[in-house]
Amino acid sequence: MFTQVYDNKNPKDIERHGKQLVNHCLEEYLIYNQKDKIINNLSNKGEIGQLVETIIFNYKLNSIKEPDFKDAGVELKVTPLKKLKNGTLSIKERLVLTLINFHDIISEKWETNTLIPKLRCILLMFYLHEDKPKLKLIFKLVSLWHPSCNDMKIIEKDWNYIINKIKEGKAHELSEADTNYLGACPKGKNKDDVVSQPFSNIKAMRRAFSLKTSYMRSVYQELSNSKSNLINISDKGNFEDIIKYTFSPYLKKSVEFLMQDNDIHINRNVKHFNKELINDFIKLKLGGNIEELEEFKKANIKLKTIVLNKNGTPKESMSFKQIQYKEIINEKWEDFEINKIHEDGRFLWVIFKINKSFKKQSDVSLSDIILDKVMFWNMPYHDLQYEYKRLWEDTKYKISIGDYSHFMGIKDNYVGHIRPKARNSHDLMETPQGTMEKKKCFWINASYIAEQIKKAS
DNA sequence: GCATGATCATGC
DNA sequence: GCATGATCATGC
Repeated sequence: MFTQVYDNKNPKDIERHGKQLVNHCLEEYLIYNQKDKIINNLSNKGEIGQLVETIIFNYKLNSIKEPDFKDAGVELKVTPLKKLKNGTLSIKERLVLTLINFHDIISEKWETNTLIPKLRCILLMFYLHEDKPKLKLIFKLVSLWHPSCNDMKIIEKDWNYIINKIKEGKAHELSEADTNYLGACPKGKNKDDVVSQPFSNIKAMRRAFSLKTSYMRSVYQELSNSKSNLINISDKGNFEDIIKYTFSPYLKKSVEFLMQDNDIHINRNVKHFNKELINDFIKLKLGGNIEELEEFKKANIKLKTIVLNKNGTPKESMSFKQIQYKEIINEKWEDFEINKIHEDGRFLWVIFKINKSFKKQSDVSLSDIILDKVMFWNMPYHDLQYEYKRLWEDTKYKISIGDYSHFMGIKDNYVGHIRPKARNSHDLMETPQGTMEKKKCFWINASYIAEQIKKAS
C-alpha cells in the first residue's frame, strides 16, 4: 500500500515516504498508484536516482548548490548494494556527493564550503544492484542519515588535504587513497577526460567529492543494525509516549478526518475495518506494523480495537485465536496465549465511539465514528490468575473429556467466555477424541471491557 | 436487549 | 488455504 502524498518541508515525512519502497521496486509503486501507463514513457536509460525523484518524490530536483529538498534541508542519495558470496548485502560503490571545480574550490574555507550543506541531512536509499531493468530493482534500506561529529572531524581533515593538494598545483596527483572518509574520486568519462587546474599547467582528471566505499560500508552496517532505525526513540521518549504523541492529533476526531489527513483507503466491508485503519496509520507514522517495529516487538504489544456504543459500552466482546483442541489438553497455563501476553507484554486498546444508534457499523458514516481513546491495558492479576484461569481450566477439562457443548457462557464467568470463531458453521476441527467439532475461541466479555475502560478514565 | 451462533475480507 | 480480528445475525 503506497501513498503518493508527503510533506516536502518535513524530513521525517520525506523519510516515511521513501521508506515505502523498502522491499519494493519502482514499478510496484507505479502500478499501485495507477501510473503504470507512464511506465512505457520512462526509459531505463535514466539514472535510478532520477527515476526515484520523478516517480516517488514527484519533485524537480537539482544537482548542484542547494539540497534536493530545499525546504527540509534534505539531500537525496540513491545508492547500490551488492550481494556478497555469503549472501549478505554490502556497499557496492562510493557515494558521490558533488563535482570539484578546481578553480572555485581554492577560495573556499571549510567553515563555509559548499559541501557541508549536502552532508547535514541525507536521505539514503539503498537498493540491491542486479542485472535487471531499473524499475524492477528492489530497495533494501531507506533512512535519514548524517555523519557524526567525530566523523565530521575526519571529513574536515580529508577536505583540507584535498584542497591543499590543489593549491600546491597537484590536482593531477589526487588519489582516493590519500584520505580516510572523504575522497576525491574520478568523475570523467575516462582517463583522457581532463580539465585545467589553477596552479599548474598539467591537466587533471575530473574529480568529485565522495564518501569512500569503506566509510559507506560502516555507515550501512550501522544503519542496518540500528534497532531504533524506524523510530527515533530518543526524540519522543518511550513507546507509550510515542503512541500517545502519534494519536494525539486525532483524538476525539472522526475516522473520516484521520483517513483524509493521512490519505488512507480501506474497504468498508472488512469486518476488522478499524484494525486495518490503525495498522495502516501506525505503519505510516512509525514506519512499520506495530508487531514488526523493534521497540514494540520487545515490549510485546498486542493491538486491539474496540467500538463503544453511545452509552459507552462495547457492542462486541473481544475474540482471540482459535482453540487448538488437540493441543490445549496438554497446554500449561504459562503457555496460554492471553496469559503469555500479560507475562511480558500488554494490550494497546484503540477505542472508537459511535454516538448514534446503529445496527451495522458499516452503515454508520465515517464522520460519526470518533477516535475516542488510546490506552495500554493489562488484565488485573486477580482477574487473570483466578477468573480467567478458571475459564481456561474448565475449557481444557471439557475438551479432555470430549464435552463440546457445555463451555462457559457469558454469564458463567465474570471476565470471559467461549464462542464460535470459524469461516462458517461447517468449518470443523479434529478433536483429541478423533471427532470433528466446530471451531471456537476464547473471548473477553464486552461488559468486562466496559468496566476496565471506565476504571482507566 | 442480550447471549450466542454465524460469518467474512484480508494477509500470510 | 486457512487463521485472524473482528462484526453481523438470530433467537429467546
